[in-house]
Amino acid sequence: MAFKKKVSLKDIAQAVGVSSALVSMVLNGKAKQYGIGEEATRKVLAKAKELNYQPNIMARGLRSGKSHLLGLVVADISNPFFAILAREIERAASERGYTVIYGSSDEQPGHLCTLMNTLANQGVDGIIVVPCENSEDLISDLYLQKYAMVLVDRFFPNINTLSVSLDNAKACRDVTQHLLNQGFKRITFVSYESELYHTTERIRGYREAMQEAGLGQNVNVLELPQEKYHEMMLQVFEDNQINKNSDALIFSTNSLTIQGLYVLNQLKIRIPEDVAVFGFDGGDVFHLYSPAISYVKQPVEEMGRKAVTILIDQLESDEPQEIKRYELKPELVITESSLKK
Amino acid sequence: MAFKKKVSLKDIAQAVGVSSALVSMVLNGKAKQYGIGEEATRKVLAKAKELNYQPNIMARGLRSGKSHLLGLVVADISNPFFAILAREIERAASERGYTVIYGSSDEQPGHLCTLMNTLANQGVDGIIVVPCENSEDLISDLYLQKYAMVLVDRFFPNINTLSVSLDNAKACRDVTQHLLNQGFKRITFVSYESELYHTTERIRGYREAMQEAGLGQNVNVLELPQEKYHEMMLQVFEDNQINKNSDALIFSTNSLTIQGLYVLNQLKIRIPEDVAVFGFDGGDVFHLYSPAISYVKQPVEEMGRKAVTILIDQLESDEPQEIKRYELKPELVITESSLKK
DNA sequence: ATTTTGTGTTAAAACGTTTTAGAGTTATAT
DNA sequence: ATATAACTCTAAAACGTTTTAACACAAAAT
Repeated sequence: MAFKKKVSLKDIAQAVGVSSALVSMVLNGKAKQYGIGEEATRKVLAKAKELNYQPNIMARGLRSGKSHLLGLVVADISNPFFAILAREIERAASERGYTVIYGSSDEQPGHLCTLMNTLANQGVDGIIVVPCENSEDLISDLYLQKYAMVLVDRFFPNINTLSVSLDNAKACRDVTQHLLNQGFKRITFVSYESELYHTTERIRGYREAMQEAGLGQNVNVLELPQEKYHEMMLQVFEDNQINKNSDALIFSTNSLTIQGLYVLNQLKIRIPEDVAVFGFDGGDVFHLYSPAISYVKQPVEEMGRKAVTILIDQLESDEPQEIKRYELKPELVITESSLKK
Repeated sequence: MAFKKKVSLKDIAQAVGVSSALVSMVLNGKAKQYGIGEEATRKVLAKAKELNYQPNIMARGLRSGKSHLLGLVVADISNPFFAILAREIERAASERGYTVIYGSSDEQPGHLCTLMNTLANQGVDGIIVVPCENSEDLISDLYLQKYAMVLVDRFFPNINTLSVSLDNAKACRDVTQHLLNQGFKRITFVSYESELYHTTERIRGYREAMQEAGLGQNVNVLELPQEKYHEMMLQVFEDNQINKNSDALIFSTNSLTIQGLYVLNQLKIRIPEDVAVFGFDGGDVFHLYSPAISYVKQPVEEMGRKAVTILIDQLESDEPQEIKRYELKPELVITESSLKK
């Protein structure tokens, strides 16, 4: 019990009275190229439409060695940022005649590896990956094995792959400058403990802006461990509540921002009176929270489309393409949470 | 430029000195069944592992007529409910050796149709669909064409398909009873203008509970048009603010709840003092809002897994399976927003 | 008159797998 | 001895597509 699927090239060929080779050529738009007669071309086209011919993807794939399938591995599809990214990638791919199959690594290199293998087994032509912590070697290996691959959202500076990401340093420099302009001086940067380049870049942007403002001695970066970050945050903020060593917080990811709000909420720390807040990636929570939370808005759609475009260009060109990194510009959405009262 | 992919059955066959037919049998675990010798079996297995053999999915698919691909069409992947559903479906499918390809219909039957065709072209073995408004005929057609199909989250009572959904009437009956127990009497049910069964069921549950409580005259159902629901809600709530004709609101979907919160927020209507609120599907917004918003929690994971299980069982069984509808039980998460002060 | 050129078409092979029918041995039963 | 069964294995076909080499025929050039 499955899809009924019948009409083949042969059926059309028989109906029209030509060979299936001819039908194939016509249906692939190569009638001119192969010098097929007008008459035959017309009849084949008509019959194909009449019978609602749909090429058998398996046969075509087997013959051509191409599947027109793209793999996508995101960190976590239940995170709205990745969900929207996935949707955009799916759309862009579909416009180019490709289908996307995907999975979430849940930030675990083991899962990433399994997934990549699954995708490779499914015969994807290329792959779009949001790499996770400790996956540098894995990515590097796959890259050397000539996987057609684009890294998105994150990349490794030491592996020369195609990539599309945010200009993370600029984003955090802008945020920091905005807070400084508002008059906040003791700005704390809340981040994960991570060696991923986009994380360190975000920290760098913050740090540089602080130093440029002559507030190098106020630089305070919280690098929370991935597992226990909620408790850690609780502890640190509790401490802060007493000692007042921060007047503003920058959260470096969407999930950190949300977790941070839970904690601030729980501790009854007022925003922005007790501490100003700047988050990442937005979402309904940011708008509905009182006060509304300022955030860095990433050009998600553009990011997805760009990744698809450069991957497919790579796949379809004969000469190897130039390897390029694309860095997209962030936008700040500024609301009450980051304005001095 | 694509994946390198080499080792075939023939390679193993040559290396070991047997036919590729034998290799195929062994690697499919049919050595016993075909009476292959111990020696040969052992050697083939070893060589396959050594060469890291991966079957060519296209060839297998072509030969068998099965792709081990499942299609999934959700209403909107950027809605966390569907994102989590999708992830769970992907996981469950993967455990059974299937891969999922998906897309969002954006609640538009046109998109749904296009997507279903795309998926069919990709040769999916079966399909999991969250049907949208006005898609009953389309689904019915496809069903008659023997598409192997499971409806999830929603279904049409007149089409006898496999389906997995919430017991929607019970969910809303429970919610209404909870609010009644709290002492709320003028409960308004906020819903979309929709003919989808899950919507009417939700309304029915509310209505029945009201009637059982002898409050039939208080029944008030808002059926907002899909496009302009934000403005409509604003208008209605503004009116309510003046005339005080509701002391509690039940929002029948996640997005309605969130939009409702935007509106209540904007109008400075206090929850639960001015009006109690009960929502659907949860999410961070619900927990972080002040006050935290009560909601109906759906067993999303179970829903996804069940859909996959019954679809694959259907696909892999020779006799046609019994067509069954599964209705899962809701759980209420009760917080301040629905408690009488 | 024969070769060349051009035009429109097809037969056949190939992609990698699975399965069917049966081949070649050896062992057992008549 | 001979037929029969039992045990291992293989050749070949099939799935539907794309592409290459070549064929048949006509028109043009030698």
